[in-house]
Amino acid sequence: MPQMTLRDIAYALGLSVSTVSKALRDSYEISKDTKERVIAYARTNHYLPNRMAKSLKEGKSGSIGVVVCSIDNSFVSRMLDGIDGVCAQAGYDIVIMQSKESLVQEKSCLKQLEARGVEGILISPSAETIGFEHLLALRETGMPIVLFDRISERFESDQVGIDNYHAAFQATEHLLANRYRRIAMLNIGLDIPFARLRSAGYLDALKKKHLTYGKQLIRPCWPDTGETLKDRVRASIQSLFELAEPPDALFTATDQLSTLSLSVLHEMGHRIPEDIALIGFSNTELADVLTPPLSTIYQPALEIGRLAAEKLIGLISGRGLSEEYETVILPAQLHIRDSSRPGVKVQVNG
Amino acid sequence: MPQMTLRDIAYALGLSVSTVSKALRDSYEISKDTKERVIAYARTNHYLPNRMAKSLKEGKSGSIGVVVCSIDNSFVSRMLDGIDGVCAQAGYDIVIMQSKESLVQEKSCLKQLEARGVEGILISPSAETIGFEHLLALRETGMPIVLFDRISERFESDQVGIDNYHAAFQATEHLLANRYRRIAMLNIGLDIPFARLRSAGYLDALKKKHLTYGKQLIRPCWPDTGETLKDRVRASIQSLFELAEPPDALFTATDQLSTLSLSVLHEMGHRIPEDIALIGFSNTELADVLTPPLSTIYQPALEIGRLAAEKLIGLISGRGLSEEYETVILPAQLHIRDSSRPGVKVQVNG
DNA sequence: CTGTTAGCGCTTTCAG
DNA sequence: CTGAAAGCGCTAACAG
Repeated sequence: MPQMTLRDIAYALGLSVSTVSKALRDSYEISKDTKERVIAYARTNHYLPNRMAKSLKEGKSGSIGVVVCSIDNSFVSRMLDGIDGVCAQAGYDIVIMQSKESLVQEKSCLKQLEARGVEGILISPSAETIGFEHLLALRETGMPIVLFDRISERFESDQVGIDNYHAAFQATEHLLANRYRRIAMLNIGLDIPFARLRSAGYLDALKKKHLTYGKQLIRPCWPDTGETLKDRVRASIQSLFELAEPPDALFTATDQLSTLSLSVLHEMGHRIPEDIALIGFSNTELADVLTPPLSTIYQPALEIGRLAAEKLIGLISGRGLSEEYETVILPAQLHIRDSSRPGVKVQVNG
Repeated sequence: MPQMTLRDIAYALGLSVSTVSKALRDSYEISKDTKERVIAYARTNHYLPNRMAKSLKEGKSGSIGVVVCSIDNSFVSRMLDGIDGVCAQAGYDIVIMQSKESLVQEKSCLKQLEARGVEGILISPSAETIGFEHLLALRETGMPIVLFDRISERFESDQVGIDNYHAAFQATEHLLANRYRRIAMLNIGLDIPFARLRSAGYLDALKKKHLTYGKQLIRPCWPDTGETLKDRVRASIQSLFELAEPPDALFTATDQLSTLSLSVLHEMGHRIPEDIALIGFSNTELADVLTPPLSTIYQPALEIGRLAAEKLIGLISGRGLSEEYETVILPAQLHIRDSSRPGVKVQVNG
């Protein structure tokens, strides 16, 4: 039997379809006796309700759409784990789609998810996503949306993420405290809301120390077509070392940039932190066993995923209809390790 | 407008629902003129066909179920990326579920996916999955299934994975060639088909060199309740070092065991490879920048995902009805780095 | 307590 | 070429 239906049960038991339906849903209007018969039959014959039919009927699919830049990313997959945990618990399953950092792709994902009838959407916008009109439009249709990870002040919405500005500020201050003075930054596209905040935190920390090179040492790393991100990172670092005054420290703004920079610096034969110190956003559990142990800004990925999913499920179930959008800011943690330990160049006074 | 339907279009254009439906599907029985009107209207009003309805009607959901042990695993997420690429291309979306290495959980995932109406299933079985009756039963109902990554000779099915026996044999031989003689192995549960093969490869390599300690140096790492995998790894390594003749090399049978072992050995203050050499299955791109650079057996994760997805889509579309199940074995690559470089203990002849 | 009926949005005969 | 009608499997309002 390919797929048993209510009709099959009804026929076998000499009942009507609706009676069977109600019995299975434990309706008060069905006799205990009938319920038992129906349930017993359903069990022994491994009846499985057809969710497509149920979905169509009820107008809800029992699934949630998740859009991320890429699934093949340790930070992202950790957040997905958090999301999945909460959703599975609540009986939703998740449909994951990848934007691959493309806005066009992101829109296409959203369209598909909408068509598929997901009841809500969790999204970490692509790097190309500057405006949020498409999300606004989607929300207009009644689709609950929660932004996670890559949050933005420019989009009024429920959001869960970290304080990017503050985290970057702290990391830069840490480098400064360890006597580094020419701190370069590798960032992804500068227009991206969260990347912007990370730059701003970095710049403000420099300003506070009266360092005046401003944006000169920031390198946006956005691969051209036919180029890998690693190529871009290599070129950026190369260009920094070719400066008249090369940097003595490097601050990397994303998980991928951090580990790629480490690889590239190794390739190029630079010693860390002697030649250049390094600190970056990163969630790898391997930070401790890297060469050298990598100082990182750790983001609570699992927690971000969990909270975002909980918020969304709240919205779907109609709670949190408070009209008020809520932005949850989780703290990021500075994990200081060897790659940013105090430089040996002693500051000569006078 | 929450969701526009064919009826809305029909009403707006003074046509019937079926005409609109046919027009949109470019049926030959509809005039060019009508088609154009309908299509134009649909476009400008952003009509999206309701996939739940379509699914119900056609009995197919346009989605594929994927069951993995955990999504938060760099090796797994890479395979998922491969799967997603192929599926997205073919117009399927994927519903990912996690077994968390539990058979009960795995069965539950399968049930849910079946109920959801996925058209096929890609599964990397849990560590507890010794028998395959549940998969057999599911396939009996007509569900196409492809096993990937954790393949098994005990289950006649389409499968995509690597030659576990040979990879383990090679890795062990490599250690032997570098003069290591007491090689320990960390594995996960010993009953798991692929883990078994890895043990077998290891044992046969030892046997070939007439090393007689056999299984004594194998440690299955399976966390007890309330214990993390890392705790288990720590305890296992501890026990190895407490032996009268402790090992001079360690071979780890999975991605996680490899990186955890590295961490634990660091924690315990052992030098690698001076105190103990290390080689393991691992797909981390960070292998080169670890301390020391880690020798690994690299599995073509993306490719495994891709091929498995292609195979499944082939099955779904009715191709490959050859009755013959096909097992695709991809080569794993030995990436030799410092963690297994030749030991200093010179073998004295005579 | 149980059954009949209508309909979710779409596709697909089968008549016009 | 177009439309009416049936039905996918399920739920729910409404009769009996």
